[in-house]
Amino acid sequence: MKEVPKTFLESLNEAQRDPVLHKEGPLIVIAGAGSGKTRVLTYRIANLMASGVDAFSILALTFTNKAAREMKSRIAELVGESEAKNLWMGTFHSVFARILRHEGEKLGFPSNFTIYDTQDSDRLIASIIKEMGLDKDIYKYKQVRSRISAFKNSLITVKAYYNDTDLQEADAMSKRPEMGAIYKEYVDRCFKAGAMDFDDLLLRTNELLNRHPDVLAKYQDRFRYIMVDEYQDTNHSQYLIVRALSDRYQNICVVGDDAQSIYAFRGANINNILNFQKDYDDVALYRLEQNYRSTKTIVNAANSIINHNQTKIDKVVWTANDVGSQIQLNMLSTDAEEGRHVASTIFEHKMQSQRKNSDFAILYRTNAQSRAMEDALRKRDIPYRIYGGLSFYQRKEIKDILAYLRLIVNPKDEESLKRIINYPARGIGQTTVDKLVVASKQFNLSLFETINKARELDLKFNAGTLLKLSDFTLLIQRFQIENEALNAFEMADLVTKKVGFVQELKKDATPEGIARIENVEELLNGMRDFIEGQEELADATGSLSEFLEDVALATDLDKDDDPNSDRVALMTIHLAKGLEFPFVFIVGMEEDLFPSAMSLNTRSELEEERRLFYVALTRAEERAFLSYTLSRYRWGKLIDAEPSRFIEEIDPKYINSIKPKESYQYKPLMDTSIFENESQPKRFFKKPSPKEKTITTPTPTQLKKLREIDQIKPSQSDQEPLKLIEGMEVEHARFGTGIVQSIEGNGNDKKAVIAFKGFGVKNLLLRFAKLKIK
DNA sequence: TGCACCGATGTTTTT
DNA sequence: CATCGGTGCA
Repeated sequence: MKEVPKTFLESLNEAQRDPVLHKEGPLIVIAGAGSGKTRVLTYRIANLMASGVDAFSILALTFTNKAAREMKSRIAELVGESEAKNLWMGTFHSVFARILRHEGEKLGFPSNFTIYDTQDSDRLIASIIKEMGLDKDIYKYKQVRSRISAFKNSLITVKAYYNDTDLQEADAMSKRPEMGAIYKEYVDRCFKAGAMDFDDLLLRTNELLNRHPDVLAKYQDRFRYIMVDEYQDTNHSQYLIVRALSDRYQNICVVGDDAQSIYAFRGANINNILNFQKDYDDVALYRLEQNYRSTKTIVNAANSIINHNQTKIDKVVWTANDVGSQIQLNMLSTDAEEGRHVASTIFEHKMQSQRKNSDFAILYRTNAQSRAMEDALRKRDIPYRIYGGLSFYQRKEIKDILAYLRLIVNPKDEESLKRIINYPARGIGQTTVDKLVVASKQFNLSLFETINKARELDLKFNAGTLLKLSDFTLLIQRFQIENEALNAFEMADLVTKKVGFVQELKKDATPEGIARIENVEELLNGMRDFIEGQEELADATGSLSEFLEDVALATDLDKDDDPNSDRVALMTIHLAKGLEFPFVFIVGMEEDLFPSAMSLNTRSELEEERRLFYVALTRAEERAFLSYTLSRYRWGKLIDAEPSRFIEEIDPKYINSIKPKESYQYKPLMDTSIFENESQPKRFFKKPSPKEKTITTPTPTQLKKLREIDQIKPSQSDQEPLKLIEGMEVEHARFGTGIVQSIEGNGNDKKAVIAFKGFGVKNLLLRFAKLKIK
């Protein structure tokens, strides 16, 4: 093992060095925004390893898988790749899912249990409500789901629920006396399906550790050093897991910032961090208060905001950085105007200070706000990437394929089965499925077993239906046999072909339909990449179940696209936690939007919104831009808006309020091409001028046409396909660089045959292929 | 049983 | 605006 370089410790300030050198016993690090807490965690782990602690006995729980990966690779730089690989590092959900794969059988779960996502849970709850004959307007499945989730996160099991008269009364008061019954049925059905939802991954881990002292002892002994990042956002269930695991050795290190607690809505309990010192004996407390990220203006402005909160640990975040520019505040008339303003400000700063697209981030409170930003960026030919929102794996066509794959791995998975039993249509309709569900309950079989035994159970199906049903089970069973020998990619490829997904999707020739086919291709490509990635890992097999677990717990942040793509980042503020950007735009600074209208009822909810604003502002390194509009589209209607109360809470000396200027009035109805021509000529055939070349350092991508499928409307004049010439070098978002071999067709049907390095020859419809000319 | 159309309904935030 | 579930017809 490599020695940790001396310079490594020397590069830390004193406040950072102390917790890094603290080896044994509990410690808490209260770390202000931008104070280098990730560094502290990273160095501490490296230091432990360098002083002889086995990597296998270190557990580090992070908030995202991306954070875990980044930390791991930094540690690898310090102590060597092979040792770093042995660290247990990941989100609570992924680490304990892995443990439950090994130990879940003790709780009656198969090792290949399915992980239900929110949508699966919603569907199951909706069908339970329907089966129970309850009024769906009173029992709204989303409300029911979040209530059940809250139960689970507080470790209120079904049994505990029925022992708690207060809870039952509360539900009776809100006219939902059947809540407990739904909860019970939901838990039973998940169990029968061999499925766990996100909350179960934590709840069942607690159950495992409680009921099986031997298992608890095993993992206590294994994880002698435990570290938890973003501790302020842990919920009760996570808290108990950490407590149980660290109980024996007490080598527990938690890092967090109460001012950045923004997940109360999903059960995060700020008291976990506030009370940490009471939970363990002789807790060492370290504070990191020096901010290295942002300018004085940003740090001080953020402090002035958070001071409006009553509940907080007192700390003074300060910085030695420059004062920097004032925060710029802009008022715009509509959300479209706001988008234009942001896009042109980005454009101007790129020109003025030679910035990359990836130096800019646009942050918003709700995903729906991304639309206006996208439109504006696209018009300005500024490449961007949206994080979050409807993630790739949530798309219908992708979920359909995944449902087949999930069913193959776990035939008890009821939600997957119901999803695909009649897709593509094979004559098994709702009535049949309903009967099967009833029968499966009656005979206490899984839905799949019920179908499999439909004949012998003497269900009243006619011969035709019985045949269709047995065809279906046969199909799945054949896949299961194939799955023994094939890896995840081969399996998905086989399923896609055998089931005829692409043919099915081809029936829909609309742009959306074609986009779906592209998505299916992307899924398969992604799976192949996954297999290649897994081959490098010692304990990975590349099996389908491995892939499915990866998918279930992957966040959108995890899906890194090619590293040399230079794009503006668009995301919700929640997703931006832990990230930093030189230039940050916080848009939609309006009452009822930010703070959200849903949060105005209680002080604690409002304070969480304020912390969210604090998080947003402290993402900025150099400059922050705030904007609000006078009216914006919500639910398709133009709604009047007024400025957010948070704007007034910023000490005015840090703000530069800009009145609408001539330069931002683009006359919305004007043909945008006029504008584009004067500032950003479409020079597809010329090489970029030297001046522009200096703007983006690695690849001058910003002038290249970025085409997004969902934006294409055939009637629009600017939708003319790229002017390609044979022999031209082009870049595709997925396939990388390729050479145009030939071009055929005209107008909307214009296609190009392109040979890609490593991906072979593809025939692409130019309307939809996201091509850029190199 | 399948498909096309209709209206109602909902938006914070996510592992 | 976009998705969902329900209805009515083939």
